[in-house]
Amino acid sequence: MCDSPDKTPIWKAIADALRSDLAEGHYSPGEKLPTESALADRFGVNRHTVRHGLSALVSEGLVRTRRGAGAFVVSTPADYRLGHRVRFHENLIDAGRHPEKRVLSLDTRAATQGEARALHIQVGDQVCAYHGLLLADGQPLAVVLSVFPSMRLSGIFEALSATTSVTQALRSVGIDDYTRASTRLTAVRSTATQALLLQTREGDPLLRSSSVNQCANAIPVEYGRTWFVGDRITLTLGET
Amino acid sequence: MCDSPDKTPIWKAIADALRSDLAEGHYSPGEKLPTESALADRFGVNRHTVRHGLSALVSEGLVRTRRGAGAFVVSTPADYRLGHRVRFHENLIDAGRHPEKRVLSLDTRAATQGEARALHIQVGDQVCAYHGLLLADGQPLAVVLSVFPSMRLSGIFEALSATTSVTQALRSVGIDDYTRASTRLTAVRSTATQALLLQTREGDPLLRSSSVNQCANAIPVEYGRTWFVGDRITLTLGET
DNA sequence: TGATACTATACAACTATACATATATTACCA
DNA sequence: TGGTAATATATGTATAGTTGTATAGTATCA
Repeated sequence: MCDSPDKTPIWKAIADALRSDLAEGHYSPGEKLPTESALADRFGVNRHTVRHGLSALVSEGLVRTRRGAGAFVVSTPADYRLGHRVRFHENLIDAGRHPEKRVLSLDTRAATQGEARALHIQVGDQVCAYHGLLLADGQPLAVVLSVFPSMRLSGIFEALSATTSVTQALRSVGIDDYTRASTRLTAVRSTATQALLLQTREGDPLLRSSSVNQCANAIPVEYGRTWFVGDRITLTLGET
Repeated sequence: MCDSPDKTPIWKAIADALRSDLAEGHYSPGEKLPTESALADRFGVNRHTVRHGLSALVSEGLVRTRRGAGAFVVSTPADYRLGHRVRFHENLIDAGRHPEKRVLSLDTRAATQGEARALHIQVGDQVCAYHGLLLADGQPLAVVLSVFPSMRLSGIFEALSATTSVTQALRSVGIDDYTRASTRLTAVRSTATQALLLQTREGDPLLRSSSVNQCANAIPVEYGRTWFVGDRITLTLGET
């Protein structure tokens, strides 16, 4: 019946190869890509096929072409530092990007089993759940689901209503500093809803992070799950 | 009518005719065959019948077709010696072929777990990663991913930028000789990107080699992974 | 009746080539 | 030094040719 198992067209393979080059940080924003002819040579195909692949990247907003000049990188994956202290705004500003947070929903509800275990509270205890979208330079970067133990942090709901900054919200309920207690990473395929929010295709790979932040005396104050778009992020561990 | 029991189908007769043309040396390796339409005219049959005949030659490995370009005579498989000393250029020149290397990317990054284990360094130590394409007589033969321990070989990045020869690069950082410490071989299916670079079909079998080269005092200096196109290479072991 | 071999037609995907047009670089001159 | 023209480079567009694939039809034979 359906004999061929999704054979990838050449132009798509080229787009993928270039996209992963961008994702691996081979090019920085504003940098010029090799010329179409050079890429055609490198991949052993016709220039038109390269153009087809490039046009895909252009329509994704990753690359911009200027007639007579070349193709230039618009945005590269954000370099996101994971370590003892993880701060979204700081991280992106350090990477020379413009961070932005958008609130999707904010409500108070009972903790699920996983949330309770992560936050060291009882199942059914009240938590404040923040659902949001992270953007870098206007482009969706990740969806976040962050839950805070309401009992421990009285006034957190109002604090989160007033600011999108986790750091500020926690400070206004008396948590002056917090550190990353644990981070777990896996790769998953995006659901339809996530794909819509992140402006990717359904099934595209996402990097899922589950983390717990704790305050000075090692008490959990936030349990966050973040789904990063694989192409738009490079997580870096350790170093400095 | 005169139905002889072993009446050969037209497509097979065409395949035979073309095969004997090849055997008699009417075409040299790499040369382009007449177009399917031209052959159809010449044999006075439908283009599909010619295609049927050609596909037989393709599956025999005598001919390779490229969409939009034509059908080309393939060159005989390169004989690649694996032993104590493995040198790409030497090997192919000895086999009477014209070797060529093309750099796809060259960068410095942190070592992965597998790389660290192979090179006897720590995960996260800096390595110099070389990604390239090996060709024989202009035909893609293999893709290579070679990593070098930067700490042990200071200046290796610059050396690799200057030359495509591993031997020369290593010599210019003080490694006068190196030998093969280990080689592991498996067969895998090509990814879309590999298929593109190697000009094969996606899913075609590749011969994957993982090897470690070490310098005189048994210290690893290179960890290489090579994906050879199965039907363009014959690996031979042992015999000096 | 059904299977096989070949024909006929149409379209998609990629190649090859040529040329137009915009940009960058270089040479030259005042 | 600064401006201008010439040249080379790079993308945009157009046209034609070739292989890949799908569908439908016809003749022949068991």
